[in-house]
Amino acid sequence: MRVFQGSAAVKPLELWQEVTASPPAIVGVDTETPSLSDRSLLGLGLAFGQGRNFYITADDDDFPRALRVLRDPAVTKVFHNAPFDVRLLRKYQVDYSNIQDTAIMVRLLGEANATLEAHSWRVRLQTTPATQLMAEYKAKDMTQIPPEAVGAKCCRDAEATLELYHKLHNEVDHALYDVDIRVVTMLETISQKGLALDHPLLDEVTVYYKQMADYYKTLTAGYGFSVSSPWQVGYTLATRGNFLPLTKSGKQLATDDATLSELDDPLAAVVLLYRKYAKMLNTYLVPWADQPRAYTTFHLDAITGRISGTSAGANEPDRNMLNLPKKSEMADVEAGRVKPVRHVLLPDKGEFTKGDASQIELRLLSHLSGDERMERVLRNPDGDIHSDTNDGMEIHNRYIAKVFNFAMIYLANDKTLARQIKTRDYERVAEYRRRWMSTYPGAAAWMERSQVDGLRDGYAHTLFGRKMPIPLDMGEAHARSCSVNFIIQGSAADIFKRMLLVMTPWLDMIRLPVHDELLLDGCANVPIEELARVSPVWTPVKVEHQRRWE
DNA sequence: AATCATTGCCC
DNA sequence: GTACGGGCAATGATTC
Repeated sequence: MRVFQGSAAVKPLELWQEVTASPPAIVGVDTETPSLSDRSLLGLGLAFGQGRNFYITADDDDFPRALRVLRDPAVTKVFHNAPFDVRLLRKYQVDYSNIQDTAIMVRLLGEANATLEAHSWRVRLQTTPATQLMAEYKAKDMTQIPPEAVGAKCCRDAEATLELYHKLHNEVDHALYDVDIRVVTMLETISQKGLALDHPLLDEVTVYYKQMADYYKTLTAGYGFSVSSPWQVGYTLATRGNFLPLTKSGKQLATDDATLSELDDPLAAVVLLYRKYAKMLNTYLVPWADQPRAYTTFHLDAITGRISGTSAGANEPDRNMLNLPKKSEMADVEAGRVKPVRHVLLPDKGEFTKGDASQIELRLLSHLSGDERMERVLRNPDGDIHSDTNDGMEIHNRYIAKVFNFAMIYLANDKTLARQIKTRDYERVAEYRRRWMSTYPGAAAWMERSQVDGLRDGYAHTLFGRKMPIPLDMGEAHARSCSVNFIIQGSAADIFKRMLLVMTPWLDMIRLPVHDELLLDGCANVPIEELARVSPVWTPVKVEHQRRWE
């Protein structure tokens, strides 16, 4: 079926024949899917100008003809949130080298809400969110809405996207926008590659985790509660005489790791062990069991400009691999009874090359603040920042110094610091904080200025000028943290994405970008000099070759 | 069936 | 008495 939502002056059939015969230079694109979880393609909306648009369902005989427009690298395809559409169009093998993304443009203007509906006013068009359409038709998903209505919405969205592109094209900072759009294209290529799975090892690890999870679950069976329910865990443990504090919201009893570890009750320990195994089992091991490779879909919509990883809907196997467990603190791994989960990822070429922008966030804090002591230590290739902090604070505990260094980037409060350094002596925490600030007075002053600026302006800016809205509606303390952290995290993301672009010649080898770390398949000769030049801050990249991802 | 709440993994 | 930043996802409980 084809739907047309144009002006009286444009004849749908003529438009269709015109654009499929000779594709235009630029097209606004929108896709429709049954739901966010079922991301199969219902139909495609294309817009070529005001009132010039059509929608075609994926089951139409002429659909392949419409696809030609998307497959043509000479046609600029404008999406609103390209990573989403490009991912679901993957199986139709569309071109994604020549794309634009109006959602990225809008975010670069400093907008927290980058939905199309929130910005279509800019081009004097009214778009309706899918949720609203579904409510109007009392539909539980898009398949229950008449295709004519879906098509009309899709046409409007595609047209709004195209018009938004024309409107914002000259408003955005292209130094920032061009990086993001090129990164989006790279990320789709990286996502398509995925990583090989070592199935014999995966099976081995899975069997072990299953055994352990089952074992700990049976240990709880006699107590009449479900281990995987925090509510029931809290109730059961409290009934057995344990004191449990309330959760943050105050609606339940807290049963998190920190809380349960404090208890003497053996049942609490069993609950924690069960959770450890069950989580990995359900999130990665079981879903990977019948997959040849492991994939991650990437997004570029984080407020600070960082890359994030996600699944790709219920009908695709993709998992977020950016949070794959790293610490092999589990006793079984330590004792050699089982391999860490990361080890089931196999390099195609026998080894991985890993590049790590070491201590990029502290380097940024030092550079942005101009703190002399911190800069001096970090510029020294043999310098050890945490030891220096330890010396400056005179605490004789490098671990505590390290905790403080990272806590400062996040603007942690005394309570959090106290918990992390395992003390209840708040006066000591406050004293340490004073010592940190007098060790690095430049950094302390910059952090204070950043908070004042953030609270006053409602925005923070990265080193490269990316504008990030500060959430002012979640309390002053949160806004203050964001005012400091966004600058550091966002600047690190700016640098990392530019490094990723430098790595374009190695694109075929890139497997996973993980915030400040890049995993490559095979032995790569990483251009560390060129990578370093990307950043105005000295940001050395440490390169390692590994048989498995460590 | 959707949304909230909790928990836990990453940088 | 005390909000630590950014992400994503699985689970169960609650609400519609």
